[in-house]
Amino acid sequence: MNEQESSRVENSGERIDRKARILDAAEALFSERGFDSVTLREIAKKADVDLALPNYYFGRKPELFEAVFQRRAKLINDWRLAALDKAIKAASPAPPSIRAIMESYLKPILTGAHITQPGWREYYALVAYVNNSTVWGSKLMSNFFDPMVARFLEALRLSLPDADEQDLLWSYQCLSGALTLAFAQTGRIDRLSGGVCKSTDLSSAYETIVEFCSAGFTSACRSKTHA
Amino acid sequence: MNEQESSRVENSGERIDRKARILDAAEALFSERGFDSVTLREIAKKADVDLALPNYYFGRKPELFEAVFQRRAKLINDWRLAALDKAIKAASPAPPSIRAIMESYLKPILTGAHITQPGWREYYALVAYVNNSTVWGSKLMSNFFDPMVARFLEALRLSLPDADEQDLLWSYQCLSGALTLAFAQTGRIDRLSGGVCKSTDLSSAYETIVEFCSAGFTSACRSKTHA
DNA sequence: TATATATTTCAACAAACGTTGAAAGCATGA
DNA sequence: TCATGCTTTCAACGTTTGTTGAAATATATA
Repeated sequence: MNEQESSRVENSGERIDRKARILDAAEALFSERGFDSVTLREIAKKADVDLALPNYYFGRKPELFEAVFQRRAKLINDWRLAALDKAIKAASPAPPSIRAIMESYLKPILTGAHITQPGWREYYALVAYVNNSTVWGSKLMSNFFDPMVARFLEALRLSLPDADEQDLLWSYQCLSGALTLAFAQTGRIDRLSGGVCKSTDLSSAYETIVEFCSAGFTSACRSKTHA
Repeated sequence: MNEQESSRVENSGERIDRKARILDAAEALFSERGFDSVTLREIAKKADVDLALPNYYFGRKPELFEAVFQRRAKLINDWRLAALDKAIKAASPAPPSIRAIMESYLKPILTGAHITQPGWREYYALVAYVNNSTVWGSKLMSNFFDPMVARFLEALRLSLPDADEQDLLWSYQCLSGALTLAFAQTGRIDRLSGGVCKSTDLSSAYETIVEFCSAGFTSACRSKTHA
């Protein structure tokens, strides 16, 4: 009786979590090894569910990958856009400084309390994988992040009215690349630094990245009237 | 007779090239879709050789991948280190400017005449894949590129004597990330820019990246005696 | 031309893959 | 209690994968 009851409670508790457990397991595995080398059998085993269950909830394997990617994307966009709006209002009617825009882009995702919670670090590595991938990048990054990025580019144009459009976009590519490699957390910087830097400690890198990219944008998008 | 002779010549010509053709085909496919989703049958078909031949020349699939990665790595290191030595000698006895170091790191690989030749663009995308991958990154990047990077870090320390070591290494991570995402050539910047930028035209991005990273390093590694 | 070595082809192996139909289990509401 | 619909399990499907001995061919050596 006790067994039955506790088992019933456990089961109903488990059942509710099963969808999330599948996403968690898939997130951890996809972020470590990419899409192709991860098998549904691994995911099911790590999530402690039957092999057929991921398919029941999410359809085919690419759709599961997309569901994992989508789960946390909206949060990132919301955080960043809220920070950007705040910076714009704080500086109004003048446009915000480049540094303020960079902080809006980087601070919410690198220094938030959430990144110590399980899952987020893995998700960031997954974003790095997707952003560098031709196969996934075009579809997922464009769908889920580009509208937010477009708003940041608009803000940058107002703060850098003389900037050449190519300079602006390649500068954004530098910013995105710097952040992406930090997201990947491959451990290479740990080795290169002899242990001084920890690639998983993203918040400790925040100040340097902000400084680097603020100066980079400012300098690369300076007016070019020196002909 | 003519047929026999020409066929003999063709064959011996082909045979010599077969190893290189396998590497070329593998390079193109690995750089597009990564390691796991590419099959040996695709590689063999693209190289127009028998399925068993890649194995005969290169052993197992991971060893083939490593052979592809290794083929052009030494050239990159040589170009960069030669440019660095030249910059050091030109500035001697003073240390070279940050900008000169950045140019040594970026110019040989982004503006060289080689990058219009077939293969190099694909190879760069492969480097991007490896550098962002935890699985491959630790082994291949460390073995083939880290010694060269260590020499650049040494030069940077001499030119930025007051720089904090963490700032220096995270700044390098920014540089490496910016370059890596450019290498990936995912086409995302083409879409974000509405066609103004072409992600495959790396040499047109060179000036912006140099400017961005020079200013980034200079600012992020400035002395911090403002307490 | 004969012999030895290197290259290429062929055919097939066992293992692992994603996917799915059908059966079984379970909760909910009549 | 029974019937309904959602969830989970089970077992197996047909493909595709990397890999490899053994045979066949080509090249080099003498």
